[in-house]
Amino acid sequence: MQIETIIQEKKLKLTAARKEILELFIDSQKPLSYDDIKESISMDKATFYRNISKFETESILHSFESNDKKRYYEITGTPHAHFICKECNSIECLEESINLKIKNHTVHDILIKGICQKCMG
Amino acid sequence: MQIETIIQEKKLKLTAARKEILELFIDSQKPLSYDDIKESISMDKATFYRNISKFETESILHSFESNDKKRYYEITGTPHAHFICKECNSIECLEESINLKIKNHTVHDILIKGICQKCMG
DNA sequence: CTCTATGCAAAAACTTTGCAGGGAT
DNA sequence: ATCCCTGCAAAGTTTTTGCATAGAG
Repeated sequence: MQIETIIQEKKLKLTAARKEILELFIDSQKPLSYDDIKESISMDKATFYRNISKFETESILHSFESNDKKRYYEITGTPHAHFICKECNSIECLEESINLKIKNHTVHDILIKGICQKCMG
Repeated sequence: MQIETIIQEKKLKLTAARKEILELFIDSQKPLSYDDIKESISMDKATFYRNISKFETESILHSFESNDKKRYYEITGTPHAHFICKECNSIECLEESINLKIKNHTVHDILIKGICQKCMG
């Protein structure tokens, strides 16, 4: 998915900050926290939060809180569940598609917390 | 489960604050946020956070973040999944036991986010 | 009596808002 | 030219920490 296309579809302006943020998410292919992003991109925190907020409203990104109590953002693509290790705080994207039918509720995301194979030894 | 027993097993001191917190969780039988607790109990926030933190370390409570971006705490009992509605922010404890086997990872909690039946209309 | 918990206040961490100037369309 | 976006600074929220006193075992 082209960044230009994403931005234009939502009728947003393509600024340098937005391009950098989206490029980072597309390249990294994994959930990133504010700190992760700050490491790669220098940008005012207000700009960061405002853009992330807009991206979430427009469903370009979505977020969840991990075990380290930090918020992680991810580009919205193929829906998938996340496994979060309570020992090493690692986040694993699970390939399995989400097809649970829960009491007629519509399921969007699944967050699974536990201990990963590595930490189980 | 008696509060006295819980506290003694973890070799903690049973103070008025701790008794109030645990009584509230046992009575309410659902996840509670800091604000929920503050409504029912008057207690310094430092005391609250220190006790909650200790309870989590001792696995008396566990927590997760809901859709309203508030942290919800729950007494550790029979493991169960939670359904969080992204529309009305309601939290539903699911009866289904957690027996997923995920890539040899040990699963503790599952958080399912979506739209509940009521909000789907 | 000893050691931990509490309350208050201050600080740290995280996120949002106001405003003036800059940039995209 | 217009309207949205950005950076800076300030304020708002949420959570943590230091310290002296109070309370549990």
